[in-house]
Amino acid sequence: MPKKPDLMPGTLDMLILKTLTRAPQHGYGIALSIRRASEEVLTVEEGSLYPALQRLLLQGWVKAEWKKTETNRRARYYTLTAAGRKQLGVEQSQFDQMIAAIGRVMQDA
Amino acid sequence: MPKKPDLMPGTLDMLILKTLTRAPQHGYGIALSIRRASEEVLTVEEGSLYPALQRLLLQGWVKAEWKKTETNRRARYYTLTAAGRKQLGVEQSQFDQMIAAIGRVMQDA
DNA sequence: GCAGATGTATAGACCATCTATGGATAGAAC
DNA sequence: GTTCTATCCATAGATGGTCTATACATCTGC
Repeated sequence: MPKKPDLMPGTLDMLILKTLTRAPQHGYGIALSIRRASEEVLTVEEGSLYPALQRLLLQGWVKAEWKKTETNRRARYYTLTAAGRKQLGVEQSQFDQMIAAIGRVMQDA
Repeated sequence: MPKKPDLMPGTLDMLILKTLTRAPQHGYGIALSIRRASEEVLTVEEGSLYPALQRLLLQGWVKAEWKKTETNRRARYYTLTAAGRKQLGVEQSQFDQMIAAIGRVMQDA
């Protein structure tokens, strides 16, 4: 029985930033988006998500704003900043490089 | 200046097991193999490598044996066990699944 | 004999993730 | 109108893998 893989360490920030390129979202919505986009493979727990959002706020890569949901509930909406967009590029290229390197190790007979 | 990516957390065990499929090796040699195979992108620090090898030993995925090097130095050679080979398959498929899932999140506009 | 590469190993710090909570509101069900 | 479920935010503590730093030993070349 294959253990549930939940998340790949070190990629959460990138996934959040990417998700926010589409539209500003609140935390819960971000978690849902990632889960759906990954076809239920990646599950972001709250205990991972909110600390991550705090980090991103501190770094200035996202900004937050309290608003009302369509269903009239209060929620904190996160928006990608210019710096965040730049950071996403950095993380994505590092990630790609890393994956390529791992692929090289894993492939050759 | 892109920060050095060193390693992707959670993949070290898989990389070690894969390296040992080619031939039994000692710790230092494993580190060199991974570095070379990845074209200097992945660097395995000793402080990561030896704890990882201890884990693999405990799990029974590798076994160790003291031998002499070609250059006549004492070294501890690690060999993949049958269980280790099986484990490698598991980790590799989980990894592939994870990467595919991340790719799905990262691609769509 | 000294430097540098080879080789093993551990202790402590660091940091991201997970588990486990706690609380609040809206809407639906009954 | 009370209960249940889904939505929504957030933190504390544990866990675990990786990194930094260090220690030690041998062999080769100069």
